[in-house]
Amino acid sequence: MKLNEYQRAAVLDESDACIVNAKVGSGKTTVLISKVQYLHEVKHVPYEEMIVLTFTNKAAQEIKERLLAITADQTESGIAAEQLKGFGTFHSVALCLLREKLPIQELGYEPEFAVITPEEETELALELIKEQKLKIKYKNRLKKRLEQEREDYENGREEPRYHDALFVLMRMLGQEKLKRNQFTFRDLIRVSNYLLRKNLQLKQDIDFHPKWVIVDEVQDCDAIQIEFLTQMKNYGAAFFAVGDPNQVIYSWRGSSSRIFYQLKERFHARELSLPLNYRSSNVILAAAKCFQQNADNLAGTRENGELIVVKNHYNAFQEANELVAEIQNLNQRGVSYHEIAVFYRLQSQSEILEKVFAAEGIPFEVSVKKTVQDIPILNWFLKKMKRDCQNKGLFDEAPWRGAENRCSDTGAIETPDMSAQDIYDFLNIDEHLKPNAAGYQEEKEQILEMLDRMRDYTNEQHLTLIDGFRQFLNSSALYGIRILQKEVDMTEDSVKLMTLHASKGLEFSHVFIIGVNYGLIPLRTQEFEEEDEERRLFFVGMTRAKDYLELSYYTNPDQPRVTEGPSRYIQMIPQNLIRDESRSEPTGAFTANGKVDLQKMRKEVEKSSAMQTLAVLFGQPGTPDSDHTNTDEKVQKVRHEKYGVGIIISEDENMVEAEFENYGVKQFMKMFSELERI
DNA sequence: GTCCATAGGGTCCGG
DNA sequence: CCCTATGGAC
Repeated sequence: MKLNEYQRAAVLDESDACIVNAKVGSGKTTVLISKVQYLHEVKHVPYEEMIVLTFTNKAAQEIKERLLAITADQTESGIAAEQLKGFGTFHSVALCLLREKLPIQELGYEPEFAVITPEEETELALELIKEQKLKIKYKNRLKKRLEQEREDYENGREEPRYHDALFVLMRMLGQEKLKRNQFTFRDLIRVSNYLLRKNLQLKQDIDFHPKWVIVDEVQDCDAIQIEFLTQMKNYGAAFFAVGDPNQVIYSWRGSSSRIFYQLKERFHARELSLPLNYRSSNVILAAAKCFQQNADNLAGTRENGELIVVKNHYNAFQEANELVAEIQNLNQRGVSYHEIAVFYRLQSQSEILEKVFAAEGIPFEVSVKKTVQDIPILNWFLKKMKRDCQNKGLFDEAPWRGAENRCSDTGAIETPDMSAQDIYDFLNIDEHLKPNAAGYQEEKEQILEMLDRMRDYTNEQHLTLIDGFRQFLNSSALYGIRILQKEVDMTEDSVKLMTLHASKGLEFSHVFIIGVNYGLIPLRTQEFEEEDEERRLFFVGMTRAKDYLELSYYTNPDQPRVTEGPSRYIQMIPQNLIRDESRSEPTGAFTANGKVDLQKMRKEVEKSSAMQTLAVLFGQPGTPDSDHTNTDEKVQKVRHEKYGVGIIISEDENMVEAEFENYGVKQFMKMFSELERI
């Protein structure tokens, strides 16, 4: 694997704590995996002593797969799944700790606890309210209110926000979960933190000695996840994290845009940077930079590329039709459908696109996360199984029972040869499904598929059927049960439709961002401070594009609260990076209220100072200075804000290379470097 | 049952 | 901002 100098520095870094500011598209996953590999092969750190944390199962899976693929080439025997137990989401690693390392019995939990979904917790709360006759208002919004109450409690808020029995409910819910031996997602980490801290204080030895803790997307950590990392450090682990403060788009979920820097302070971490973007054309990068919070040293590695196209459409329907035409055109010119994506701000915006694309025969996939809980029959089935499996003797009368034998020496279970259908029949599922009902066949198949997976899991874990099923059900909430999860399949040749949020982490050669109207992008929100996040969100969306980016807005939006005409985000992009194809009279209807004066807008942007300065400095096309490059014989000097005065070593139409006294040779992109010629 | 004041939500959605 | 569900007052 070839690494650039910055990536190499991060991999080879020896600090006790290191946080890598990985700019968008700079190969952060590559660095993370190389780090793991380097630690293992050069520093001889066993995989078992590494904790590698991600936010999604998908990311964890990708890291493990890439690691397995790399090591499979080498002569040494491959990595066993057993060795990668510390590789996973925060929640799955915490689960593992609680099951195997931490003394949860001290708190009153049993080792065979279950993980419950937020929905299950809400149900439990409702039961409690009924039982205890608690006076709770707004029960249909219980989930959010409980979250609030907890947050307030953890932050030590004095004045209660709510005046009903919510606080009492919160306490009782905690006790009830303990009694029932159940953990929510949050509990997994919270309880882990508590026990880790307590054990260290009491100097009780538990078999947990991590050498390294390595974190992906570290900017998305919330308070308890930071605490979890702190505990890892307290147990002697060195800290290595990659993340990008400019890609914080989930702060409503508890992270903050300052987390990256807070963490750096807290761990006295060395900050390294990966400035080189390998994904997007220079034009796209330069435009995206306008939306960065700290527009520092992000640099491109590619050609300038096509200008960003700005278009307007009458409304969402007309827009969908024009997108169809454009996509068909692209496809005929050889662009595969899977290289094309359409991003929007709200889920609801996909509906029209879906209808029109389907009618016009454009293959597409919408990114909607579906888990078993969204499929009513499976939701029912899992609940039933959770109830049934509480009875340990459930399968005692099963016809295959005699075949289940434990091998005396290995402890492994001899798996009896029964099919999902056998289990289905034994559990008498048909009795509940009503074989005459319309959807019977489909429902039966879904259940059989689920049973198949449960049986496979049982076999893999070498457990008896009842134990395997119980374990599967106990942690099924954590893994979303992937095969049934309808995620976007990147290999399928179809256009991808998704929200800007869902686009994070992906890339496409052609990206269309639609509905760039004020009220939508940025979304109109109550607090102004949230607008920073909207800018980062737009930044994330733009930087998914490799070659072609198109922004469009409605002149006559049909959504409420959306205002006509382009969002000021479009005006924030320097005009010389844009090919404006807006029409003063979008087809489809009269434009009586399309009052946008594009001429005026353009003039105003041209007058804006920032771009003028840059253009003069480095000869943008169309400015008087444009022919100056490479013609002067004498030594050229530049001044840089951070590096001071340097000498130009080489330069071409895009890049300047200069040497600075204390910093060595640095490369800059003319389009957006802050260099000043002197 | 009906009226009215008002708290809270809307958007994004990992595990 | 603007809308709705809620629950207390009649």
